[in-house]
Order: sequence, then C-alpha cells, then structure tokens
Amino acid sequence: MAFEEEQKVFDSFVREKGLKHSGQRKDILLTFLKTEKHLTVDELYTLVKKKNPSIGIATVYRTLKLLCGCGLSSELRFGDGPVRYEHFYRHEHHDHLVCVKCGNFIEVMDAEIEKLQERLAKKEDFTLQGHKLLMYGVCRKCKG
Amino acid sequence: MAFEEEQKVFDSFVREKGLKHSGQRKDILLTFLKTEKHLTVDELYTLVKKKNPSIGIATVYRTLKLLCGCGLSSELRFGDGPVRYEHFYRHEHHDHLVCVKCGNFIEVMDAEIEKLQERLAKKEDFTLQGHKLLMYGVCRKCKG
DNA sequence: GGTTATAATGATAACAATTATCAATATCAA
DNA sequence: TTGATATTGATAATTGTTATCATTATAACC
Repeated sequence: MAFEEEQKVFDSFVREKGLKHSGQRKDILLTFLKTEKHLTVDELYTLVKKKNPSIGIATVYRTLKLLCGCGLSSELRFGDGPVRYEHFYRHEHHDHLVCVKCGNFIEVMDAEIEKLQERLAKKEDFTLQGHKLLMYGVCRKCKG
Repeated sequence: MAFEEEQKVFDSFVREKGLKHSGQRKDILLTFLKTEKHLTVDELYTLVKKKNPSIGIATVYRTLKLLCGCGLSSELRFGDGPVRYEHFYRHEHHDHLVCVKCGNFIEVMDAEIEKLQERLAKKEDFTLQGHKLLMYGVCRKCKG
C-alpha cells in the first residue's frame, strides 16, 4: 500500500485529537491521495463511491476538513462555486494563474514572492502561516 | 454632492450597457462610497435601508455586481462566509494580511510583489488582469 | 407633456454548498 | 467482552446567492 507517510501523518493527527480510525476515512484519504487534481467534495464523493458505494457525502465533507487540519490538503477558492481541495503534504508551495475565459489554471511558483511576503508580514508584526495568491488573466489559448 | 468622479464612472457604464438609472442604485452607490469598509451585502443593505427603507436586498446584490463591473468595487473572499466588497476606484492596489485568530486584517502594498507577478504571468504567456493575495497569520495583538 | 419599449424593483421561491441533527453502528482502551 | 464515545449515513436546516415575475420607473421619441 502506498502513501505510508501520508497515512502516518493522518494517524498521529487522529491519535493526538482523540479521534478514531474508520474504513471510510481510509478510503477517502487514499482516493484523495491518488487523484492528483484539485477536487471538489462532489468529485471526490463520486470517486470514493466506486470503491465504497455506501459512503455518504457528509463523511467526505468531514474527512476533507480533517485532511486540511493535519496538513495533507488545503482549501482553494476560485471565485464562486464549490471549494476545491489540493494536495498539500510535501508539495512545494505554489500559486495559481487562473484564466478568466476558460477557467483553467496553471500552477506557478516563485521563491522570491514568498520572501517578499515574509518581509511584508514582518513589517506588520504578523507571524505568517500561509497564503493564497490567485492571479487572474487570459491564457495563451484564449488570447487566440 | 461628493463622489462626482465615481458617479461619472457609473454613469458611463450604465450608458454603455444600455441600462437605466434609478434612485435605489444611487442610494446604494453613495452609501457604499462613503463607507470605507469591506462591507458584506447584508451590512450595506442595513446601511442603505436607513436612507431608503423600502429597498430590497436583491437590488443590493445586483448593484454591487454592477459596481464591480465598472471598476468601482471588487469582491473579496476571506475563507468562507459572505463575499465582501471593497473600494476599488483610485485605490492603490493592496493585498491583505488576515489574522487567523481574531479575523481582523491589515491592508498592505508592495510594488515589488506586483512586478514579480507580472513576470510570472509573462513566463506562462498570460495577460494578467488582476490578482488576489491573502496572507494568513497571527497578528501582533493575538500573539499577546 | 404623453406614449411606449424596456429596464429596474421588491418579494420571495429556488438553488447550491455546507453544516447540524440524530439514531444506529463501529472503534478501541481497559 | 464491555462500555464509553467517536463515526456514520440520511436528511433536515442553514446560509449566501440567484432566478422569477408581476408591478413600477426610466428615458427616448413624438
């Protein structure tokens, strides 16, 4: 079984919080991990149902909250519509370039921007924990 | 009457789109302009009702969409909860440092970050139109 | 000014995403 | 094995927002 590290992260989170394990949570976690996409709850729900048809959507909501809590996932909000969940554990931090025409996005990363943010935060005496940078524009394809 | 410039911006938007003027829109626009806060629809609705008690909340939703369309306002989404609307016209572009404990935020600006974003976008052949940068952390007060 | 086409309004139904509730079940420490 | 309690799935409730629609207001034209 793959994803031992991620499972360990989840395990210690569960232990630390006095929660319990369950087959549903394991199914959801593994399905999430092997799908390298920015999934919505509904999309993940559909995928997990193939493995475990009796699962309820509320459990998917609940489990994704836990995955965010232990650093395995992170919420992403592009404008309106449902929240998307991206992989977070051992993924280089990246930002998103979103096309306003076709809705597609590109992940980009830039160490300098990260540094500048730290500087800004320090100036205001903030202890930075994370950030979300969304850049909107028109992608190459849509510029035609 | 103040805010002549902003009213002119709105006027030409209305003309250009073949829309019409209305007292409600004027009340909403002026109340929005004189309240230098990141208002939710509901907050603005409450304020406008003091001037015009018969106004409906749907009109506030609709008018804020228009204000965003003509560049007088801009949507802001801090995590969940309702969208907030900030002033946009002739306001230097700024980003937000949001405290994860108390929910307060500070506006910050940094010309260099803007430049770096342009660079990133160019690399991907994106025509950048705007961006939203939210930085999360703990503010001075909450670090106590 | 009066007419007329059409945009705007307010009330509220509908909708989408999410959270809360709750009875039944599963987990796990002792 | 047992008992305390966390989890589950179904679904009701909630929240924020948009759509609908009959009525009213606006503004271009005469």
